[in-house]
Amino acid sequence: MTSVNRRTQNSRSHTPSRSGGPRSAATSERRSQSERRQQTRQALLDAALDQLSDGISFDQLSLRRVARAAGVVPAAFYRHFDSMDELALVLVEESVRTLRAMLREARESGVSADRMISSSVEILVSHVRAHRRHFAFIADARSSSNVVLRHTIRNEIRLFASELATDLARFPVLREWTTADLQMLAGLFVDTMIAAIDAMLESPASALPVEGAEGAAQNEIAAQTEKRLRLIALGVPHWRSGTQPRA
Amino acid sequence: MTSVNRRTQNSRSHTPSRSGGPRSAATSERRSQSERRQQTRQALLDAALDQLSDGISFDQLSLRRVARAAGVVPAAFYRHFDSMDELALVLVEESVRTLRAMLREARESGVSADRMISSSVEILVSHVRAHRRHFAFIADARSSSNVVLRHTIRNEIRLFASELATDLARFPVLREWTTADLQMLAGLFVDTMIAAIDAMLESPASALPVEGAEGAAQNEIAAQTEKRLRLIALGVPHWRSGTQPRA
DNA sequence: TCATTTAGTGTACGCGCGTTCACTAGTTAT
DNA sequence: ATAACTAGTGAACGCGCGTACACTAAATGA
Repeated sequence: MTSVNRRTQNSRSHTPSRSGGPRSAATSERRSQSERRQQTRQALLDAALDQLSDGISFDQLSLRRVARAAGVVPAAFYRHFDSMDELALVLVEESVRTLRAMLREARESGVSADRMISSSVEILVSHVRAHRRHFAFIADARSSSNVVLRHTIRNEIRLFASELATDLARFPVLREWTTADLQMLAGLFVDTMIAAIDAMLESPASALPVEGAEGAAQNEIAAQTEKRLRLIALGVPHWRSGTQPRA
Repeated sequence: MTSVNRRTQNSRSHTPSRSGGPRSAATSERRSQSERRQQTRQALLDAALDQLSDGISFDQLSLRRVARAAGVVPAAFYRHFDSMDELALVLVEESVRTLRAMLREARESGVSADRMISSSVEILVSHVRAHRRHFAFIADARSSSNVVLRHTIRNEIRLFASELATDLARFPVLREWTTADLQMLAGLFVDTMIAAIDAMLESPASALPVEGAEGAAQNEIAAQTEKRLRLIALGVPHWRSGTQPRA
């Protein structure tokens, strides 16, 4: 738990170095400059993500807080990012990668029809547990007051829904659906899953994937979500697209 | 557009009084003390709501900003509220009242079955248009970093869903549904509508209910939402509750 | 070996914030 | 008429913030 910067050995023993200080990357002894640079950069990103999944919203997250948590002086931040906004964009990339990995896994777990829903929910839950910080960031960024960040993340979610729509198009029942209706269905699925993520993130986190009380709450959410998706799926075979809703 | 406080006539002509100043309550000439008190209080609440529906989140909304917009000095705020948090709770009450009024209207527009969905969406859209500030506040408060505010509003939404569930119980198709399943259905409806509200609020507002371009965007959202709800409703007759999803 | 580059330091600045306090002028009550 | 009350004022405070800048010491490269 020492600081990212070690200063010879322990010279000038004040401010943020020793004793229960901020968590950061490993304390190596002799590293190349670029290694140490990357190390600090990662410590900043990690510090931001940690705070984010600790209930601090991105809006509250100041440059100074991040620097402090990374064990670094505020000015040092600028060696790595122009601003918090730029750091946010890096976090977007990271988090979106996690999101895509989840979609890929769901796609490749190639089970069919009804079993697909429960397996998708399982994958969702396990990913949220394994990458809580990324999902917390995404959920938070969606309603951030930072315009660029908010729109970027919403666009990514829209893209995600689009990809899901083309996946759905492969199902026999959905073969003859219009593109617009497929987008509608995918959007409904995605929004339902986002609601599930929000609900899961509300329980005050758990550092380790325990089986305790909060795990039970998450299982409840998973069950509820599965029901919702299953109900939606039940309507699918009876859908008729036309502008006239009733035949 | 003068200030809420008039000071005799125009004595000491500096700070925030004249000339394009902040919008606030009417500028009466001679009012009783309690009238003037209420006037300022309302000006503070209005100022907060205006900022909120102008894209400023509650987290960004400072006591000083509200006071400034209400045409009042920061310290005067304390004559009416202990803190921004207390003001927020008043706004919750106001906004929840709007929400309940919407539910009541939907309930009393007593149409049946399929027509009900489109009429509900119409009511939703018209209410969001008519009370944009309240819905903007609710949407924002849902993800506020203020713990009390966030939980209060989420609880109100849960209550709203519960009321909807008991309303739904009256429909013949839903007569034999378990309470849990009704809650699930109501939750799905409510979350879908919340998604719709979020989407509607994203277009940068319109002071007057115009028929222009942004109205078109809102109609698109309404259409999409109606489709979603209709699809869900299609699944309802085929729902089977049991733990075993497949018969 | 020695000059250069560079990651991180420490100090300082101006700003908006919440909060406090003594005050003033217009009601209200006696 | 006068005393008590009260809504709003204006100045002051300490704090955390983003940013700037001169600095240092270690790594790099000629």
